[in-house]
Parts: sequence; structure tokens; C-alpha cells
Amino acid sequence: MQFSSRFTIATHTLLCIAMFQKEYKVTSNFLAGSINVNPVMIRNILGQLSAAGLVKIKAGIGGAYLAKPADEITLRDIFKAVEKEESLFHFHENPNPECPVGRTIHSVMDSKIDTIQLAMENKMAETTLFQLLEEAKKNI
Amino acid sequence: MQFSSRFTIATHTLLCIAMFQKEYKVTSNFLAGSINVNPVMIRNILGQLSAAGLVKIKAGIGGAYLAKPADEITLRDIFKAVEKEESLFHFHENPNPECPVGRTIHSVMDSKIDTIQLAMENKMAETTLFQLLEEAKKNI
DNA sequence: TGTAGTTGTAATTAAGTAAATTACAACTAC
DNA sequence: GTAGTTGTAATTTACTTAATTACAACTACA
Repeated sequence: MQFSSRFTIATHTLLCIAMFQKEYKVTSNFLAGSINVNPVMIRNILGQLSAAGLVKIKAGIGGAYLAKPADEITLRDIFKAVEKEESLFHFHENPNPECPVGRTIHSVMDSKIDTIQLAMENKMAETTLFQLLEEAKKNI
Repeated sequence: MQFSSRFTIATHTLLCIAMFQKEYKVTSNFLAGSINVNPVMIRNILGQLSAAGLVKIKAGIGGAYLAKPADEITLRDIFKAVEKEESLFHFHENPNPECPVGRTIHSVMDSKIDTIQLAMENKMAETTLFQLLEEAKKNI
């Protein structure tokens, strides 16, 4: 079981915008070509990134631009923008309240799961779009 | 997008075994009753936990037992036993090699994703089954 | 030895999700 | 007004999760 590819697609999207927004008009079709997915998915993800305040989109004329400097956008911001699930793990819904363990499993596990997810998100926050941009430029 | 419930079911399973193995024969039907899922799923998960060396199962007569002390079993061990995906995120498969970003996105992102996953697993390793057991007993 | 209860596993099914695709109204520069 | 684009809805295909049924193989015990 894995996260959907929305996170990696969104990161690729932002990296393209950061890389090309000066030279080209970065449209959903342009992005779809680089990422090799459907333009509609790009438009949906751009909508989420826009709602999260990470990009600005020119309606009508087209083109996406960073809404803030690349060093103020972290992987955590991107993850939060596109993955709307409140919790990392799907908890089995109806443990048996007749069983002592079934009755207490949620109160025991919920805080652990929150802590684990927080650790993941904190690690995500350590990488900025600017860093990715620098590394990508180095590799070109 | 979330992980399947295999991880929480497996943890619930081990907690039941730790709690009841002295008093009762903990069968897949017993566990299925406490967790409120199908016994076949329990048997499959018990098989994975057994392959990972976390439990021992009495074939024929039935019943599952911890294969090592509860304080030597961490949430990370449980996660690794039941979630076989190599990577946390589903990376979009075919970025366009014609695009400079598409060409380098994997080399830039893969190590970041590994680091993020490692942070999650390290946090998981901080919680043992013994701790969960103590907390559960406290709540009963 | 036979029986009852259990595990291990395969096959089938239903429900849910991911992603591609088609379609089209609304928008904006020119 | 036109061309190119965004935003969004609806449909479809493929895949995954989980429940269910079925049954062979195993083991303690009468």
C-alpha cells in the first residue's frame, strides 16, 4: 500500500514551474508533457497547490507561477496541499467493545500514529523546493 | 490515500496475544472476534508475523504465541512484517526524458523519499509492544 | 483410529480508489 | 470575435482491499 502519486506529481509540477516560469508559459499541457500524466490531473493538482497558496494561476491566458519564493516551500507544504487524508493509517473501524483490547486499542494507538505521522512531516519540512531546484540544475 | 489496515490489525493482534496467551488459546477466530474482521485476514496476517519471527503458531491444535518478549517487538517490526511495499510513495512512472526536470526528477527525489520513510520507521521503532500492553492494562 | 477444531491457502466477489479520457462552460489576451 | 487556456463534471478502466466460501492438511484427544 502506498500513497498515490499526487505528491510526487505535485513536486515535479512545482519544480518545473520554478525552473521554467521565467522563460516559458507553464501550462497544464506543458506540465502534463514533462510529467507524462493527463492534463486534467495536473489542473486538479494545480488547483490544490493554488488553494494552499503555493502557486498562482493565470485563468484564461494560462500559466502557473510560484506564489512564494522557492526556499519558503517545503515538501511538507506540498504533501499537505495534495494529500487530504487526516491520518496515515486506515484504522480498522469496529473493534469489539466486549474485548478489553478491542475496547482500548484506539486510545492506545491513536497518539502513537499521530506521533509517527508528525515525524514524517517534520522530516518533509527539512527539504525546500529551492534545494531540489539547485540539485536539479546541478544534474542538468 | 492511506495505508491499508493491515498494520493496525497486526498490532491489535499482537496486543491480544500478549494479553491473553497465558489464559486462553488465541485462535484466528478469537482474534477475528476482538478485531471484528474476517478470520482469513487474521490467518494471513499471522502468517506474515510468523514469517517475520514475531509469533509462533500451533498448527492443527491452534493458538498463537509471541516468539520473543514484548519489549523486543516494536511498531517498526510489525510494520515491516505486514507492509511489503518497498517505497512509501507511488512515484509517477514515466517522466519525460526530453524535459530537463523530467530527466532528473528521480535522482533528485528518490533519496529525499528514502530519508522521509526512514524517519517514519525510526519513530515507529521507539514504541514497543510492551509499552502498548502496559498502557492497555492501565486503561482496563 | 476417528473426530473435532484449527491452520494455510486458493478462488470468487463486492466495494472503493486511481488515473485516463472526453466534454464543455468560463475566462482572458489579442 | 478568436484562440488557447483553466476549472470541473461525468464516464471508464484497472487495480486494491476486504469479506466470503471452500477445502486440504494438521494435531490433540477420546
